[in-house]
Amino acid sequence: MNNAEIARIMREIAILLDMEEVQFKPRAYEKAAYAIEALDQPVAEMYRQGGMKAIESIPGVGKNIAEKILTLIETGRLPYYEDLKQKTPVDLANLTAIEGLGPKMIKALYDHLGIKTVEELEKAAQEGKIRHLPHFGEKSEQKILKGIAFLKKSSGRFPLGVALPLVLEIEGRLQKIKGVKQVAVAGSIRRRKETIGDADILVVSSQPDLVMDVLVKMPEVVLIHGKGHTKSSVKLNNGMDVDVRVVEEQSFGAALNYFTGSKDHDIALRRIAQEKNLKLNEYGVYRGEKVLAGVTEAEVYEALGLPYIPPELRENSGEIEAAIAGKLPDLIDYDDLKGDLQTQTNWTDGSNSIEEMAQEAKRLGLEYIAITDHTKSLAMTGGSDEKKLQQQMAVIDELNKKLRGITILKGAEVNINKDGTLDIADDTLAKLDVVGVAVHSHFSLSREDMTRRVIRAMENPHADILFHPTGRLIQKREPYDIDIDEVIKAAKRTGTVLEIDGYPDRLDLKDEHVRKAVEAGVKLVIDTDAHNVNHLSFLHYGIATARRGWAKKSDILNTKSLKEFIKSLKDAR
DNA sequence: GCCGTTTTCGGCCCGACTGTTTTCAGTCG
Repeated sequence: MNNAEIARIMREIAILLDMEEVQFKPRAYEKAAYAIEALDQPVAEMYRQGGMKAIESIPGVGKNIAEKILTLIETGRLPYYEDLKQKTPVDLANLTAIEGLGPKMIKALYDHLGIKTVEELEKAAQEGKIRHLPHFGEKSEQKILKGIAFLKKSSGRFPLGVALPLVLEIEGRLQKIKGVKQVAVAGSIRRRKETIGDADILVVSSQPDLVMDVLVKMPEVVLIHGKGHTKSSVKLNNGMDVDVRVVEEQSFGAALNYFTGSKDHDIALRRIAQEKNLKLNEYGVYRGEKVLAGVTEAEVYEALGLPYIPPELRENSGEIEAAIAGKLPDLIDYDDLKGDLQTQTNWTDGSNSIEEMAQEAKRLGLEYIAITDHTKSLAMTGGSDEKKLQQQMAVIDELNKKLRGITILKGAEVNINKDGTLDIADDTLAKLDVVGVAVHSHFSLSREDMTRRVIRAMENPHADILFHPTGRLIQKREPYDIDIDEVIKAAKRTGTVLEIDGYPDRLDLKDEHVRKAVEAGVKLVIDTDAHNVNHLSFLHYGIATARRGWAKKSDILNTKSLKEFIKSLKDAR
């Protein structure tokens, strides 16, 4: 059993204990779940190497939880969990995904109405049965229906942050199979779309049947849609479909192009081929019977008289016209970043120390990292006040004297108050290297009020960067209502930098907004919003989003050296 | 159930918001 599954069960136990009004234990299980997720190696492996001691060394895991984890590793089951589950046998994963529904309400819905699933909940809400329960009313009924509608809209798609690591893992397994020469991930994952419908993987192999055998026997496979010599399709235990196609080497480039899409991009390419009296399909580019290209994507584009178009641009949203005109942007590369400007540490809600974050950033090849812990009005995180920020600055000064090859910048993720003022005094902000400002409360202001509020914050002379400008959480929370065009204008006017938050749940600004900002000449940074050392690799998702938004290296300030970066911030002196 | 430069027992992040209430319970971050 892997870490993600163990963490999921720990979380469910927390919810089930919450339902029983058990005190404190739920928080303990939650904490353990979080810690297990943050591990960089499987718990089973830790146990193999260091026994029970190793499991108990995980922060938040003591003797009791360690024993439960061991039971899960060894048997794949946990009687304690199953007993709890029996008391309230409901579809927790999906019910808790509904915004505003927590353990107590789910329990009440089950106790009074026997509701176990989202479908039963929707039916009861539509029939007006829920409003009569104690502590429920018409508004909560409406809120539940709205939450279900949102859930339905997003179901069947997977965030890139879930799909990409999983598919890369599968890609790695396929590469190791005997006879396999090439493997490539195609489809919307290759285009780095923020959500993914299903995964497409292409393989060149001298033994196609062996590839298919390995695929359908993977432990994650719960359903085999079909298995053939060149194409197989399976469903994984997380609900995601994976299609694998074995293609001929001479067609690999054409197939990669065809299956990478987007469909609209492919159609536009075939139209260009037609105009040139050529034929383009998944096997190659043809003039009559003669094959002109097919081995690589580059030669396919070349045969059509086009420069190579990066996958992230292939949405038929102007990239083909730009390619014809020789005006494709020279996109930022995946190794162009020199710094990360939004990271949290164990001074607030992060789990690693400043030094650990800095060391990991250095290991990843960065030259600088800003520490931007939350500020005081975000009470749940133990947000910093002016005094705590001063203390942190002193600690960072000391670390900078000690560390080589990485510079730590003093920063903060400063809360924007309801009226657009900031919750940290200006004289303290002036001492920080990097001030990020962000909305964390009052999400439901009107469009007008929210826009005015954020712009007012951007007008603060110390506010360098607007963090996650729209506040959305992919498939979890809609962005707050804000006029992004006005925000972009204000960014231009005030010299405030807009962030591309690369945390996979956020990707905020999103690709379309990045493109607007780039067109307006507004400068951007790409950050991870890391809350532990593992999150620092999320820069990849931010860069992908930047590329999808047509951003060049010159549009992104943290491609600059430290000195140049600091000079480009608006309060640089 | 976890944890200890206040404690091996007795604490456990806490304020805002919402919708239900008439003083509070549940959820969220």
